[in-house]
Amino acid sequence: MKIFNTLTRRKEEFVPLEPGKVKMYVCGPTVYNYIHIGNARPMVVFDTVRRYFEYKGYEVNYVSNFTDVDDKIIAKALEEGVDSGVISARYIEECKKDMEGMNVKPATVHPQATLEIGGMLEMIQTLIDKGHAYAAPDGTVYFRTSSFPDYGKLSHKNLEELQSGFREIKVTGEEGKEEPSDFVLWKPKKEGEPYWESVWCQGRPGWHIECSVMAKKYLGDSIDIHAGGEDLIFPHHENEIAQSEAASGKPFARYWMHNAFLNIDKNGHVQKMSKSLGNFFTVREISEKYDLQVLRFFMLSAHYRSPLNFSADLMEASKNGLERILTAADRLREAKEAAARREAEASVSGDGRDSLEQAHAEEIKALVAKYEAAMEDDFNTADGISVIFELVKLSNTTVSKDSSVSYIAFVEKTLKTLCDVMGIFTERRTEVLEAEIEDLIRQRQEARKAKNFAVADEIRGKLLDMGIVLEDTREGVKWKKA
RNA sequence: GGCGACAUAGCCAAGCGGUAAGGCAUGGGUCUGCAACACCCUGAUCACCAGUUCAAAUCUGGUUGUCGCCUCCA
Repeated sequence: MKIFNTLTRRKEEFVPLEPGKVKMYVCGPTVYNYIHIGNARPMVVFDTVRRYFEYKGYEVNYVSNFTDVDDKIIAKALEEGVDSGVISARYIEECKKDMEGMNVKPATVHPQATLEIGGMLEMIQTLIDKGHAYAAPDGTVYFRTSSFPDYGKLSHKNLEELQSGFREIKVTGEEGKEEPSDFVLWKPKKEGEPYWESVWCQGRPGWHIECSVMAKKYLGDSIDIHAGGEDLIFPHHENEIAQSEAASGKPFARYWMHNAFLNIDKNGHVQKMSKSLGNFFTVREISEKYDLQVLRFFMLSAHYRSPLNFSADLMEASKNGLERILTAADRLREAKEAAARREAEASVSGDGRDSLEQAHAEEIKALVAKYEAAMEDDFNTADGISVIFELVKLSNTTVSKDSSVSYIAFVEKTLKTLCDVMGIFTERRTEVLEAEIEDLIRQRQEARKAKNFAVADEIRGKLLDMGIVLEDTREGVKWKKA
């Protein structure tokens, strides 16, 4: 399996620290609002990475944090006149709902920064003891970047460049720094802010130290994969490396994975999604119009390291494409039931020995191999999805009412497995029809039987207005939501 | 200014030296009472220029354009 490693800027063969196990850490959101679809991309992408590892039989210890203390959370809390814990708890819950909708598996552990302060104080003290950090007179603790020769190895920057760049930036309130590139590990509270006691001052942790500590606590000093959005490469991940490696003396993460951004395509102009431009969508908003499976499917339609543009047209296209896969899965289920009945009546054991089915089964195995090859090549989900479509085509053309149960079951299981790695449900989320709708469908069937098509079509139109699409098949009327 | 990425059919998107996957959309058929589903058919020489090579979308150099990071940010 090959993974593109930001550290080396090349694809490398994945070798786990412990055979059969993967320890991965994914930087999670700061919970001051509903997550937007940009936040959702790493969740979906790395959840898929995790699913593929699990498919391959690895035991994955997947840790993803919630940053629950930060300026924006505090600002929001002040605005609403509540404790900042109320804000973070609320949006953690909402975030979990969105994740569930996108079929993102819960992490093995979802640590929260405010519950890990003790570990942070310890690591900061260790860094001070080793000469990698220092406390300024006002109680702020900074990391001494000059003490860590490897600083810049992830973002491929060197300290001189960074420092000359920083000199031009007006830094206020940070006079205690030895060097402009030094960063905060612990900072004093301001009036009205949440704080924790420490030997340096009453205050709170810097952002970077949180992830270093949570990764260490739940995964150990050295981990296999550390992932997040590409904007985190510098300074966040660079700083994590500095802190963790300076404190432990061991390599921190073996592979660094970063997903590209999700942009907004607005009237033909591609823009980075940002709050200031007012062009972001929350996952919650999208869920009002689409099943979040569609959003997930859309995100996996491009490689995770390529920028992806979001637009209404693209969502429609994704919806239609996903529908094709789900329809194929529906047909397989029905075909299998019909075949089972037929085989029971004729008491024949459809053992799939038919030579044509054998040949098709071989084709399917080849598709699975192709799918795996795509995923092994740095998780090429776009290619993986194209293989799923090839399987759908094969299914639609080779499965009929005369197929053997064993063949249909094989196709069905394969499709389900491949979709499962992508986090795509092949079964529609079942809903109970309202009695009124069922009644209309029944009336329409009677009208059709009586060849009263005008009435039948009228009822169909009425149902369409209600968001119900009908399909007449040999087995009867099927319906789905528009 | 420094570092980096990208440019493939109407749209999205694979491709990593051997002659362009897949999906959406469009048009034409088959099926169907009609429709939907499904199936068949329908489309690109890969931003531009110059090289390397028997052979390049794929390698090298240049041009143009778009974007990201360097500051909180997925």
